Amino acid sequence: MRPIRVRFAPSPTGALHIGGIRTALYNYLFAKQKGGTFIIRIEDTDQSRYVPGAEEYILKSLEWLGLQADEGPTQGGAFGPYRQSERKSTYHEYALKLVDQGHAYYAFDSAEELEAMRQRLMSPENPMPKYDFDSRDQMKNSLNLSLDEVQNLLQKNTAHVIRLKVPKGETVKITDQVRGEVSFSTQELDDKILIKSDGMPTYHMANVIDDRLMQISHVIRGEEWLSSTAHHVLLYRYFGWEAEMPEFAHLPLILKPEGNGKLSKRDGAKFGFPVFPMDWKTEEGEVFLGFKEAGFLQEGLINFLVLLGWNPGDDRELFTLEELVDSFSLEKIVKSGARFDFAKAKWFNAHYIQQLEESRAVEIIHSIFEKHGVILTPHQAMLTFKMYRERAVVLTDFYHSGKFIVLKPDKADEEFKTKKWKPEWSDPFLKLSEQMNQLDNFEKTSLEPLLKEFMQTHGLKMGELLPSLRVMISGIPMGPDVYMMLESLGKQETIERIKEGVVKLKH
RNA sequence: GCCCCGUUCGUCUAUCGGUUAGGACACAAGAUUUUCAUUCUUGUAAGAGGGGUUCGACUCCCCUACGGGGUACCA
Repeated sequence: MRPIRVRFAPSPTGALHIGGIRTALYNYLFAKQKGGTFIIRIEDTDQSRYVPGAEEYILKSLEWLGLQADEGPTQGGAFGPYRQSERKSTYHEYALKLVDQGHAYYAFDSAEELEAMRQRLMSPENPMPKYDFDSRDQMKNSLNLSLDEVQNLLQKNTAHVIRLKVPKGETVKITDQVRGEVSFSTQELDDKILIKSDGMPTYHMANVIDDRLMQISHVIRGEEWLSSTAHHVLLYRYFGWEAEMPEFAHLPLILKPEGNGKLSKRDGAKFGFPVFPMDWKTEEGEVFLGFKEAGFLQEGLINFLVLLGWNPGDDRELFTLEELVDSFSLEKIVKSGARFDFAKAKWFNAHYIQQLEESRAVEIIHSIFEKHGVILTPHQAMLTFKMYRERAVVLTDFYHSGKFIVLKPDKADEEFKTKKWKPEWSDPFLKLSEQMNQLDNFEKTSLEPLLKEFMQTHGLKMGELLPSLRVMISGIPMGPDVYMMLESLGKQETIERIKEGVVKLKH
C-alpha cells in the first residue's frame, strides 16, 4: 500500500469558516490514524481575490485547534513549495505537454467574445452555454486557427488561456470513498481553462498537478468539488497518471440552520453565532465573530464539528482529538448535508468546560479577565472556576458571571428589589454586617452558624436571606453557593457590599 | 434548463432485508439543590410519496416530489 498523504488546501481569499475547518479536521484525522502525512497547501492562484492576512489566519486557526501539519508553507517539506503561486512555472510546463499531445489548446477569445458566444447560444433549453465540443469550433483558438496564426498571436503576446480539450461521448467513472460510483458523461463537461491569461493555473489544473507531485494518496474535500472531479480524472489520464490517481472522498456540506443552502460567512451575524474559528476583521473593518473569542474550547468545537457529517457507528458522542484519531473512518462519513446546530455546539462546550483541568482553567479565566482589564489572583481565578464550572456554557460566562469577585455590582436586580425585598430587612442586614466583622475566620464553617442564627432572630427564610445576600454582593439573586461567594470576596469587601447593597435595595 | 449528489424524531445521527426503529441535542415533566445551574429519572417525537423485487423492506430497484451542489479567465 502506498504511503498515506493527504492535504488540506485552503484558498487565502478570506477567513476559513468551519466547513473548511471540518475538512481540515477529517484530513488530519485520516492521516494520523493511518500513520500518514498531513499537508497544508495554500491555493493562491487567484490574484484578484487574494486577501492579505488570510493565510496567516488560516494557519493560526489550525494551530489553535491543534491540527498540526507535517508539511506546509511554514514547516516546509520535501515536496515544496507549498504555495501554488510559487509553483507557477511548473503548471505551465505541464500545460504545454498537454497542448503538444493535443489534449489542450490555446484560446484567444476575449471576455467580450466569450460573452457574445453565450448570448448567441443561449436559449430556454440551454440557459448557460459552455465552451465545449460544440462551441469551440466557432471560437478563436488553436484548434481552428492555422499554425502560423497561432504562432503569430503567441509571439505578439496576445492574451490567451490554455483550455482542456474534453473528448465527446465518453463516460468518466469515479469511485468516491463516500458516495461510491459516480459517473459523468463528457458531453456535459466544458473545456475548462487550465492556465489563465495571467499565467496562473486554475484550481483544476493546479490541484491535479500538485496532488500528483506531492504524492497525495487521498483527496478529502467538500462536495462542491464532486462535479469537477471528472475534469480532474481526465487530466490524470492525459498526464498518464491514472494509476497513481488519489482516492477521492467528497464530504457533505454544512448547511444553514434552516437547511436551505450551505453555511456562509454572513450567516453568523444573521443567526447570532460564530461561523469562523477565530475573529476575522476584513479590510473594510467588518468584524466576524470567532468560536475562540465567543468562548469556545478547541475540544468543544472539534467534537461538535466532527459529528456534523461523521459518526463512530455506535452511541459514543464525546471524543478527544486522540480518540478521534483512533475512531475516525472515511466509511462512516454521512452522505447528506448537515445543518449547523448551535445549541449542540454549546452543549459540547459546556461539557468540556466541566472537564477542564483546574490549572488550565485558571490560566484561561485569568486571560479572559485580563482582556477586560482585570487582573485576577490565581486564587480568585480558581474560585471563579469552582463557582461557575457547572454554570458556564462558554468561557466568557466566567467573566460575565464571575466578575463580581472584583467588580461591585452597579445595581440591584430590579425584579428582586420590587417583588422580594422588604425595606424592614435593612437594619437587620446592617447588623449582620457588623457581626461579620467580629468573625475571626471568614469561612463557611463560621458563616453558616451566624447566618442561621440571623434567620431565626429575624424570622427570615433561606429563600429570603440567601438571594438578598447575592443581590447585595453580585447584583442578581441567582448564582453559586452563597458561602463560596462570600468567601471569595473576603470579609471587608462583603461588609462593604452589604452596606451599599442595603442602599441600592431601597425602594 | 442541464448534470451530479442526497432524503430516518425539530436538529445531529444508528440500523448494512426480519428491531417495541436506538442514542445525543433541544423541548416537557419529575427528583436532588437555599436560588440559578449541574446531576439523575421519565416523556413527546422519525423512515418524503408512489410503484416494484422479496415470505418479509427504513434498508435493494424504478418513478415523482423536495433539498443540496455544480454549470466562471473563483476556489
